[in-house]
Amino acid sequence: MPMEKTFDAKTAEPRLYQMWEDAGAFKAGANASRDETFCIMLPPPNVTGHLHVGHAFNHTIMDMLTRWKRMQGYDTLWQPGLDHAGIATQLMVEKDLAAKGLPKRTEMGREKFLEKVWEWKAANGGQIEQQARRLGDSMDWSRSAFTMSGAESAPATEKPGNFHDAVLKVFVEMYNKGLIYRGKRLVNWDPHFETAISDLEVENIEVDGHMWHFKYPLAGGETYEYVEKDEDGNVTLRETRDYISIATTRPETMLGDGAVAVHKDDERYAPIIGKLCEIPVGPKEQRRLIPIITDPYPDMNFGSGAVKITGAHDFNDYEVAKRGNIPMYSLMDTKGNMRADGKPYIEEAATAQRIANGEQDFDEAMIAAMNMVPEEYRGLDRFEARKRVVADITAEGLSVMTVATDPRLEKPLKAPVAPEEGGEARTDADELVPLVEAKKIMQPFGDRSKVVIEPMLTDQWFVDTAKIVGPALDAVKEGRTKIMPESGEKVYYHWLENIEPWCISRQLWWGHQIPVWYGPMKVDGEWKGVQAFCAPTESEALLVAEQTYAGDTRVGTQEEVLANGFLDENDCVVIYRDPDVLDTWFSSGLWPFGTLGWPAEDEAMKYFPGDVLVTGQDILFFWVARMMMMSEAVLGKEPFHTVYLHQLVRDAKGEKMSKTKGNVIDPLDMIDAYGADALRFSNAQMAALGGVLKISEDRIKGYRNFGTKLWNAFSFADHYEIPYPGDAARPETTQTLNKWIIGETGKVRETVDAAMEAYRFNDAADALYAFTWGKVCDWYLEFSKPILQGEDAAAKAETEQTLRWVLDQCLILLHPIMPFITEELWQQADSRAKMLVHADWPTYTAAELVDTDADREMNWVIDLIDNVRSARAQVHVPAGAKVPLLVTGLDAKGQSAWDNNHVLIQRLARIESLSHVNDFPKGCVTIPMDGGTFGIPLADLIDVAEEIARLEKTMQKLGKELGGLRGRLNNPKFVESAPDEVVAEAKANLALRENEEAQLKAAIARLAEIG
RNA sequence: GGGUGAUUAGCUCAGUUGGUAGAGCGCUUCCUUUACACGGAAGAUGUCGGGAGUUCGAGCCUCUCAUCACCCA
Repeated sequence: MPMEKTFDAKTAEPRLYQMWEDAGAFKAGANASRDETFCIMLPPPNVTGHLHVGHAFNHTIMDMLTRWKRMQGYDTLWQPGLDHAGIATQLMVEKDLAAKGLPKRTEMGREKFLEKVWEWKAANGGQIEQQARRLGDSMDWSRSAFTMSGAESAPATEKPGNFHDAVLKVFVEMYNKGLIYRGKRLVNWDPHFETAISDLEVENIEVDGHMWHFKYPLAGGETYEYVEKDEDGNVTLRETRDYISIATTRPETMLGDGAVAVHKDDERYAPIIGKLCEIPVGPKEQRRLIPIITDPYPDMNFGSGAVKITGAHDFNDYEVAKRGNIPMYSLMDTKGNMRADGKPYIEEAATAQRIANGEQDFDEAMIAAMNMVPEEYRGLDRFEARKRVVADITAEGLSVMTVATDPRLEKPLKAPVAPEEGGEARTDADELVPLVEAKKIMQPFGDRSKVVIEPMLTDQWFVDTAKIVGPALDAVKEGRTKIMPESGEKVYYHWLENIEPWCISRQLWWGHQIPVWYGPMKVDGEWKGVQAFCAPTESEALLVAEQTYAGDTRVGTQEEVLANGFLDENDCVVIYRDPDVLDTWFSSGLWPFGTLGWPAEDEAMKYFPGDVLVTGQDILFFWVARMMMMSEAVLGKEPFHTVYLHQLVRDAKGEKMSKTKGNVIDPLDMIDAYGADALRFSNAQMAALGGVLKISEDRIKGYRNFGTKLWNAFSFADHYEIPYPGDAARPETTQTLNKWIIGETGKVRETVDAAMEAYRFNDAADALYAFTWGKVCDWYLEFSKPILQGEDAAAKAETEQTLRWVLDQCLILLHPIMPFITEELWQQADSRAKMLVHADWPTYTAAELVDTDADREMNWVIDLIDNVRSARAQVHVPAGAKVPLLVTGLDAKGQSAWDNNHVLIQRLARIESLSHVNDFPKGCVTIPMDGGTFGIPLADLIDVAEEIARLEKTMQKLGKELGGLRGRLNNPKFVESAPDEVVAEAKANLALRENEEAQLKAAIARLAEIG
């Protein structure tokens, strides 16, 4: 049956994938013929995720590596799985509930909600795993892992797994080693999701903001001499002030101010350091007085040089407040609204004043309970509160005023032009307005919620990263793990060397609930305070608690304890579990071994440590660094020896893809249009180390065409009815042509392997493209035609066998990049021992296969054909016309090359015959070659002027080269200092070029005679 | 402000111890010649961002300027 005209990717790809999967071709250890393992951990996509171009790219890299190693007989595992993605999934399910008109999360409660999440997962989760199959990914699906597998809430219908055990075990171990602690810290708070998030989940974006300038009056109407000086110490301003000027971008946080700080060297404020000033907002009678302190933080040249200190709502202020033991008043609730709880403002303000006056001691818990928001602002949204605070202060006349022409204003008036200069005086320009500077400010946003992040003082769990960062740094520094491209290592060092504690608790429900139970603590015989019991299970925690309390103990809910205390009516101690869950990245950090059955002693642990991690460089800190730290902390070993980082995949213009821009390329659309192989080839080809990844549909289309070219090469073999036995050994060859192509195959195999080993996938792809198209199709198939059609049965048989062997090598070498079309072509042969996916990767070398003489001869033949074709085209010999060829001074080598290959040359260059002559006749096109000068006699056909022009153009090019070569060789310093082989090469090159030059000169002279 | 990287043909990009620039796409001309028009043949196009330095020799190394991108404050 003749082959179809092209490869039908649409129908063949699903069929082939099914065949592989049914055969278990991707299972861990499939096709293994040696003990060495090769393991890649798929960066687990979110369970809510869909395949995008970034996945398509790095899956291609991982699949190429895995297929390549599997064909080499390694015991391979490409481990797939899904990440439970705490925030993203919880959000998705909440949206789903809203869309279906079901009760809200908070209304249905934790248990019921988690049930819904699992239901959602079963129905909609993990679609990406089906999409990955369309790419041809050779993962062991039977092992697909899930970061929440084995959770208490998981329904029985879920695939069994123990990832949950692994996560809790690690938490408990780290807790016991003192690597995890709980504390009240200022953290990034997402008011939308009402949870803490880590530094990495915050995006700082520059936005247009404002800077307000307010007057904080000095206590008791006190005044001081305020003096400003220029650089030379000349006084530029001197006035008596009864206030200190404060600049802020966040007026609503003034309510929580604990102090005003100035730099100790700031002479302007020296007279008032240690005095009290008044926060100019809130009920007039209860205005709070706060101290003016010194701290190194204020920048004398920024704003007024004086900074209000709101420890509970700003990271810099937090540090200042800690240094100065300044109370940090929290002003907002979990939604980012102004607090509405606590005592009336009058009482709170009085207490705060006593603290500020040093008349009352305070502790963390006491401060946390105080609500410093006056009644009029309570319950307001934080941005609304800001507006109201600004309006109130301004109305009271406590804004710093400036002229309306002040350039710092958002819309300053133009300075008036004096009447004598032709303008008119304007009174409005003299008017004073509040000083509100227009200012670009960096504002933190939640990377998922996109709302403004609020620094909040809350109790959270932290990993003491400083204690576990060492081995992760050493692993890279000592080369046990290599990060590619190398620039990634610098970035890695920089981050790890400046690492901050990692906030790992999240106020969410979907995730690994923190395995800590709280109970009361007895101090001096009295119940006072809280103590924690950390254990992997409730029963173990209870056991410890019972021993501790030596009495009746049970587990209750947090609500119960908050309402009734730790002791119930029967004097039974009640403990409750921390309601928070762990940061998703805490569990992802365990991916390299949690997927392999750990902590159980599973056989699959032989795949740890894995080999290569392929991921986007944007995730270096989020994930890579944490896997390094966690693997070292838990197993004392780095999780992989190579990290391959790639950039974000962009569109053809290099822009980020976004739905709003409408430039999103869906990899599945590309697969639909051009087939997975074309997309994969394009991905491989753009995988230059450290390169910018720009995906282009034209390029993908070009590689679809390449697939068709390969298809047609087989169609060619089919057409010539070349037997396709399959799995035939490399034939013994006598024909130069066959020796040559086998040598070329040896070269390309080495190039491909070297490129793959160096993670230079673009080089591998390019080499295969050039070999298959440029060598096999363009030359070898064309050269084989006369033999295949000829009478020499032995030569024909040998060529048939070689051709089949070479085409098979193309399939094998291309398979990791283009698995579908190659497997399809492979399967055409009747008898194959194995599928191509399990075929043996070749090990032959160029040294073994290259026949130097054959190589030289065929290159000479190709050169001659190229030159004849070029000459013909330039002097407009009709493409179909057969012309005679003349030659002078053909040496023995040239003669033998001609004799061996004249049939090929004549056919491809359209030559009728070859005649030896002593001199070329008039009107002859000259073709200089190594070993003889060829000519095409065209007599009257030739346009002499045109031919002279052609030769002179060639001479010009040659002249440039000759100039360079001669210049170098005439320079004694070059000959002295350059390596010998470089000099020798230049010399040989020069001789060759000079010979060519002589031939051209002669030809031009001959033509000149006619002219 | 700190860090990292980029700037090479019309476009998108390669170019690994410094030896005198390449690919794909696009473009021009010719060709439906029995594998392939998703094709074949021929061809054009580059002061390798600007400047300086090291060197016999620089796209590559050093300095500097410019522009852009990303990451972190």
